Amino acid sequence: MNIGDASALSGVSAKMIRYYEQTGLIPLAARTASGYRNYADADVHMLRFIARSRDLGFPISEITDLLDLWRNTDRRSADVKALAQARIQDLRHKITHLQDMADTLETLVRSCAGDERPDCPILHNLETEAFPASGRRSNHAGPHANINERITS
Amino acid sequence: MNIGDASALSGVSAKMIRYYEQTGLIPLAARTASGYRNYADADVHMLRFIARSRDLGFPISEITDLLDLWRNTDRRSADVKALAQARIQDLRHKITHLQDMADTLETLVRSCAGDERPDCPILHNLETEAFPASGRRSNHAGPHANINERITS
DNA sequence: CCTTGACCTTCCCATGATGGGAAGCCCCAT
DNA sequence: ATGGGGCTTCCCATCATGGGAAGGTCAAGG
Repeated sequence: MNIGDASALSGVSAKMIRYYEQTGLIPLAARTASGYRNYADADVHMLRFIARSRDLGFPISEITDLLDLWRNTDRRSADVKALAQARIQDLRHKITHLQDMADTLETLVRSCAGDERPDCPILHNLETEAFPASGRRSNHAGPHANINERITS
Repeated sequence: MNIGDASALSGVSAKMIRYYEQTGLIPLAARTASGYRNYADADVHMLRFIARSRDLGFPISEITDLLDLWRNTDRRSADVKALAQARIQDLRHKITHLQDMADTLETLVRSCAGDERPDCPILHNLETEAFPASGRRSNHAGPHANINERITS
């Protein structure tokens, strides 16, 4: 099976399959004599596992761990559960953050006439609301620790 | 005022101030004879507006629009309100998506014993749940339209 | 007046997950 | 055998952000 077939069967684009291979998430694919990547059903199975994990919000780093547990028949289900619970925690944090932003905007929107006049409490708030000076940008956890996380909306 | 002062007063890093200038979000800064960027209070004001907008989840493209409205005293508050409402809609979509993921994980976590045994319904689900074949990857809206949006958690 | 250190400048690189596209090779069906 | 579609690698772009190097500038203190 060529990469195109594996892609269609797994729901992972060929580009991403190569990327996952390159970054070590999945092992190097077998190759035909002419250099084409060659996939078996087990590989498609693994790719599907990855696609599903990603759809549930797991970052690549945790999918690595999930794959290890998946392949390890001596695993403890407690370890899998812990990973899933950590993911839920993270999702809840993100949800709370988005909810806070939406609530603030909702309040502002309700206070705005929304007519032909230029006067607007939304702009006024953006203009005057002070930023939290207490180290919002101090970034003690290092780059890409908590800020700048990606969601797959 | 040098860029470091403007950064400290606005809460926008010097790196980002230069980036915003380079990408046209803000006008080219005034320069001293020796080439240092020179900022006035009004510039800090603008940077604060940007920081606040970004904290409320507005992408740079919409902050451009907000800045235009802010500067335009002939604006209609309805236009500002519409922008904020669109942002709320987007946030609600993201929240729903994250909520769905969290709910699925919650169900799985509840079904997992979480003990020393390897048997785990979470892994089983990841392994067998089919991906929605009906064009989940069809991406009609083009790259970066809805997927891969960034949140500032 | 000169040194020192903090600040500024530009330039390049990296992130994470993803797609676009070019140049060139391969394989199958007509 | 030829054409078209699929495969290969390689480079580039995204978005907002930081890291770091190499070098210029400025103010304070000796």
